[in-house]
Amino acid sequence: MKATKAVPETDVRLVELVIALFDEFREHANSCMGGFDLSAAHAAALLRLDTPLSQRELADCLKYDASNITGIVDTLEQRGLVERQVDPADRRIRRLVVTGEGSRVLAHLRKCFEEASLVGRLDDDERSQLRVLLTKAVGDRSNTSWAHMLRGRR
Amino acid sequence: MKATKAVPETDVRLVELVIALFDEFREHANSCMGGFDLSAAHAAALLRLDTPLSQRELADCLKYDASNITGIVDTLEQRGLVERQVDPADRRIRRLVVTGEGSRVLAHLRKCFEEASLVGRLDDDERSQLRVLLTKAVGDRSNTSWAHMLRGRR
DNA sequence: TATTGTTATACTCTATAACTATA
DNA sequence: TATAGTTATAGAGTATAACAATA
Repeated sequence: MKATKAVPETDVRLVELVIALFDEFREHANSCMGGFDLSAAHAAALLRLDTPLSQRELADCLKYDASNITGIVDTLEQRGLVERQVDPADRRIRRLVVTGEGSRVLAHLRKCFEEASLVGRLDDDERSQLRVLLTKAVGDRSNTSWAHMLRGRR
Repeated sequence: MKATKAVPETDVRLVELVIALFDEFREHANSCMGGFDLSAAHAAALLRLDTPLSQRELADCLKYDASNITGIVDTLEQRGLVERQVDPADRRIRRLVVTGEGSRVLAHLRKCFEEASLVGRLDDDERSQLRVLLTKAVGDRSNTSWAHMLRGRR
């Protein structure tokens, strides 16, 4: 029975381990995106466009100012990965839809991401334990995605 | 005994959990640095100067081009947190030493970092298990530090 | 009037290249 | 000649503000 538990001080080593794992994955992700000649912003946008969004919605969920979306979508459109479709019900809105080519790139990109050897050093049991512990540690922070990781944010 | 283990595919959920934890800590770190009016680069430099370094050495271990160090150190020096001392043995070299005020800020900054509630949701046993699992998952990636986290890198 | 998207602009972060002062 | 540091500059990435089209 430990006595000093009033303020649960952070285990510094745990933080460092999480940073190390994250960093390993970030390097892997950078290498994936580089392979498709996509910047982090472009990859993040593409990953979010699995379901079509207006530019405004995309800006909101990537936490970009709306003014940045124009250029990002310009590039994706020039490369034939995404199409702007004017919403017939409200002609201010451009609905962004991934093209056939965009879908192919997206699938490859996702696959590359998933090949991270991030936890390849653990066996099935250990990974299962780890998932339980991390889920508890993370608490109610559920709004996470890979696109989320691709930005320095703030 | 599972059969499909040839290529240990990444557990996507595990990656997302690591991202979520990292992101929580990054937000906390940003808030700490903001409290001291330090940018990520300034905070990272200060954290590295626990032991004195030349500007070149600081650039190397922060993985900055040397040209960036000048401005960063300028600011830290103007704020009285760091001093440039000409190395008497080689007058090209500026040895960077943290001032008394710099030490105080550094201590507060570290303390703020350590107050992350990152794993406050786990009890001692769970944290111990988590540390074992993460250590194994991380493998030989040992060169991690908080300064490391403060950069988008690449 | 309010909202979507665009443009122009500015600021931060980081790298490259040319320079200086030492060695 | 080579190295430590500085300066000037350029390129990303992102934000703010003003604007046009539409609601």
